Amino acid sequence: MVSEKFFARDEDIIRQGESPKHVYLVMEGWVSRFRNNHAGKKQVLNYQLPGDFCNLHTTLAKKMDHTISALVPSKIGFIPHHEIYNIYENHPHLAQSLNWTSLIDISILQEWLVNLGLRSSDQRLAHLLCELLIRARAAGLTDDHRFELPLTQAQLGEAIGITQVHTNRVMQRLLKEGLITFKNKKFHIDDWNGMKEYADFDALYLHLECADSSLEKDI
Amino acid sequence: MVSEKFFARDEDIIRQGESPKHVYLVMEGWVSRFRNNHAGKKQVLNYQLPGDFCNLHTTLAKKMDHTISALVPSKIGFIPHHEIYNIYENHPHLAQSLNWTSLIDISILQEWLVNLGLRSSDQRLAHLLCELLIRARAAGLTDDHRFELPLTQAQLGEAIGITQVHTNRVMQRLLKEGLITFKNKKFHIDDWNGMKEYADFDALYLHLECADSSLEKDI
DNA sequence: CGCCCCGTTGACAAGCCTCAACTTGAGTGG
DNA sequence: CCACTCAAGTTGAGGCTTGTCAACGGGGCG
Repeated sequence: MVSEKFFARDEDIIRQGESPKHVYLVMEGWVSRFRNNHAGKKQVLNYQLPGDFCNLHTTLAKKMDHTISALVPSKIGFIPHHEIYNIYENHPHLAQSLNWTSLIDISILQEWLVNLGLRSSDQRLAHLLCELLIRARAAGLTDDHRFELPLTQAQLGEAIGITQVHTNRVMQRLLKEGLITFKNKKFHIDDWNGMKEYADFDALYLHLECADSSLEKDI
Repeated sequence: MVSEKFFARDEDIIRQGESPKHVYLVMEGWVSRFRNNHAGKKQVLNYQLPGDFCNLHTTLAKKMDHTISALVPSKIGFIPHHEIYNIYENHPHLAQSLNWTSLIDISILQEWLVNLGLRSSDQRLAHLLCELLIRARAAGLTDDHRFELPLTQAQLGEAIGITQVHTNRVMQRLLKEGLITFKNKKFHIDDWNGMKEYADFDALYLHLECADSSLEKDI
C-alpha cells in the first residue's frame, strides 16, 4: 500500500472517462459504482465494501466507462498499477487471489442480472437487502442481523431498476410483512429465513467460502 | 487442445450443479449461458460465439450455478483445468490474455445490467442486436451488416427480460422503423447509425481493440 | 425560523404481462 | 400429393405493475 485518501459523502472517486493510474481499494466506508444515462437516471453496477477493489480492471482496460463515488465518508487505498503487474508476473499465488475477486464480480453481476430479469420488484429489493447483509457481515460491519445501511430509497431503487416512489411502496410491503425494520439508516432483517425464501436468495454466488469458511453456517 | 465434441441444437453442454473438469471453448456454433427460476422462466447471462470460453471461472469456483447449452449444432473444445493452471503459473503473458476475457465478461455483464435497468424494451432489443452484430463480425460470421441469428423471439426475450409476445411487438416496431430486417433467421441492420443512436449503443464495452484493432472503424 | 433532503401519499397514465386464438411454414407420414 | 402436426410468429382484449406528476410531512441544520 503506497498511499491512502479520504473521500467525503457523495464525492466522486473516479469519473467516467478518466484513466486512473492506481487501483483503488476500499479501506473504510461504502462506495458505489454506477452508470448514468442521458436523462440523468442511474444504474448501480455494484457496491464496494471495505476490502473490495473498485477498479481492478483498469490495469488492462485503461478508460473508466462508469463512475465510482463514496456513499459515506470513505478511506480509499491507492495501489500503483505496476504493483498489480508485479503480482501477476511474479506471484502466481497472489494473482489467483486477484482472479478470485474478478470471479466474484462476475458472479454478483450475473445474480443482479437475474434479479432484474426474473424477479418482481418486491423480490428484487429483498434480494438486494439479503446480499448487503451478508456482505456487510463479511466486512465485519454487522451486529447479528443488523447493520448501518447508508442508502436512501432513491439509491436502492437505482440498484434494482425502479423509481424512488415505487421503492417506497415496496419497502412498506416488506415492513408490513414483518420481514425487516429500517429506521434512521439502521437496517435489520427480522425474519431471515422468510426473507431468503421471499427473495429466492442463496448466498453461494458471493463465494464467501474462500474469504471465511465459518461465515455461512452461523447466519 | 486435448479434445473436442459436437453438441446438437438445444443440447445441454454443462448443467447447473455440475463440476466440469475442463474449460469449454466454443469452436463453431452458438452457445447460451442462462439461469432459470422456479416458474421455468429463463434469464440469459451471455451468449458465447466461436473463440469464447464458456466456463473459465470453473477453474476456481468448482460448481456451475447456471446451465450452458447449444443454440445450434456446435463444436466445443475441452481444455483440462491443469492446462489453465499451468498458464497462470508459468506463462504470465498468456495469463493476461485469459484475464482479458474475464474482463470483457464483466464489461458485457455491466452493459446488460444497464440495458435491463435503464433502457426501454425497444432500446433493449435494439442494443442486444447491435451487440450481436459486432460480436458476430468479430467472429467472422457476418456479411456486411448481415448475419445468421439463430434465436427465436422467445429466446431474444429471455436475454432482455420481456415475454415472447412483447418481443414480437417490439420487433415489429424496429422493422416498421426501417432499422432492421429479419427473416428466416437471416438478420440485417439496415440503418446502423439509426440503430446505434436508438439503442444508445457504443461498442467500446466489448473491448475489441485487443482482439482486432481494425474492426471498429470500418463498421 | 426557514430551507432542504427524504419519505409518504394519491391520482392517473403507460408499459408490459397473461390468456387465448389464429396464421404460417417446415417437416412427416400415409 | 395431401393431410397432419408442431414450432414459431401474430393479433386482440383485459388487467396488473410500475412510472409520472404533484402535493404534503417530518427532521436536521444553518
